[in-house]
Amino acid sequence: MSKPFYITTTLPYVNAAPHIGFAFELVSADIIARHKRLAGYEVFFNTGTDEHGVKVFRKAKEEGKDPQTYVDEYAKKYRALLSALGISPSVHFIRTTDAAHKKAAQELWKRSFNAGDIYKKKYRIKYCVGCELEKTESELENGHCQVHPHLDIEIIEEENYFFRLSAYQERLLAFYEEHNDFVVPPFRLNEMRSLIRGKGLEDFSISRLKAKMPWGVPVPGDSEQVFYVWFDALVSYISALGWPDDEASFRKWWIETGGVVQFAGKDQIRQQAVMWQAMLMSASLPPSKQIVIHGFIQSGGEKMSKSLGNVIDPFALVKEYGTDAVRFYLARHVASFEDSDFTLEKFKEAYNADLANGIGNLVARILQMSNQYVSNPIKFPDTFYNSDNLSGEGKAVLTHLHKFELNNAVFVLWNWMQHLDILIQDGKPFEVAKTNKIAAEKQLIYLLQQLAEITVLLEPFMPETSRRIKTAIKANKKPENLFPRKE
RNA sequence: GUCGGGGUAGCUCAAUUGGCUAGAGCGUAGCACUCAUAAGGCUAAGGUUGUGAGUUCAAUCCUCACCCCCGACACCA
Repeated sequence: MSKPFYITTTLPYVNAAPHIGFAFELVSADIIARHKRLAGYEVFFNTGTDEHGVKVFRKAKEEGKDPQTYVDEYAKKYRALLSALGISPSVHFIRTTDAAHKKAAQELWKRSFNAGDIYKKKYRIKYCVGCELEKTESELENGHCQVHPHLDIEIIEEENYFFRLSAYQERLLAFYEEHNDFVVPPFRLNEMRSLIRGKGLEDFSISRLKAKMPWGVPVPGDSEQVFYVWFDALVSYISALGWPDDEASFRKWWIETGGVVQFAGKDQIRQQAVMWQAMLMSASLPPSKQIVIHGFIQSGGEKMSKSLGNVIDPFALVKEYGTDAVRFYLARHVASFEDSDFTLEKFKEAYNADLANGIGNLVARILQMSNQYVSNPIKFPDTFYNSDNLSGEGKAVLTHLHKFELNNAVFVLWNWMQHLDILIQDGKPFEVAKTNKIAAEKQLIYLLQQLAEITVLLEPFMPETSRRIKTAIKANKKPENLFPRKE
């Protein structure tokens, strides 16, 4: 029986259309999901949408819609992104407005409450009358709202529920100590360590007054309050498995797997590696397995913003270049862990160099010749993935994938292809064929075998391209232009 | 400010414990070729490795000072 593996993205918040940063996270997770599947695991791959909270509530109001209608529309947009990016069709899509999820969130609340980790407390919030918004300390400048510096910040008292995060400092530190690779890359975990050791953890509020903001999961046993969106959204990683009702599913995907592998942006570390783990501890549930933190995508050295006009739309990119080209670029040219710059010029340059001139041309030249000089199609190594027969390059690809270094994994594949180009140049099968067909055929069979191995390993990154090359090799026929050159 | 990570070819990045002429891809220029998407190959140009000092037979790597960039410092969903 194959081993289970559970991987999830963060659920994007639906206050804006999908952007390239989330496309990167989705594609990265999908590559790992496909890789694991090919390596023989049974994979549960989860994504979805986070739909509660004040920002959604307000945005819906702005657009003159009721919140449910608004989030339904956005959920549809995010689902559309999945097919645009060629995400595994078997992906599970959870919405935090699903009835089962809300029930799960309430169940976790109850467990945490029973454990004595949830209590009610009056606290002061800073409120800007101009914005009609609650402000955090970091949003203020010299004690004033940056948008309305002439207005005084009002202090309002509100009674909310708090989660006893402070009680988990030592347990979290001990857990990090035992699991040094809990967060990838490791420096992100060190940030959390120094946060806990330095300033320490404070309890945080996990509910909001329903009268002010009704768009949330009702707090069990208190009709006045709803969940603060964080406390609800994080539970999605287990509600997606059917927790708490489906015990068999939870046991298989959360216990047997050793927990979930979570992909998340660098603004998510605290929530995912600290709060969420403490919540699990509080409910007496095992922790996540690993958190993989990626950087942000910038455009032209600046943060993407509508006003700068440098926003990269993943849908437009797919329309112009195709799904696999976008997947390739995200995997190869966006740094796996650091911030990266993304411009249309860079994308086009990489498309022409790596896809049109690279893999596209290589496949065309090999299959053109093999079609002429190789009498029978080679036996395609369908079960090659993860086998002992893999070449050194193949093993290197898998090693990089194991470390979530997607860009290095793809780099190895492209080096390998360049090596085949050199073999063709040196061996000149096209010339040898004029005088010695058998020798030429032998050379070409070797090239086809190498290409086949590359094709197998390419599948997690570019599934459609891999499939097309595989078909071409099996038919021993040159495929249609894989990546037409863009001028 | 405190803590952490960086500053290497036009661009993006490599350089096992300090050790041969600091590497690769892209981009640029030239050469020969033609199976291929005017693609591919070969060659070349391009670096006082942020600055100054120190340790050492030897420093991109270690030490100190300085300059610059980035991240964390909590409810940003």
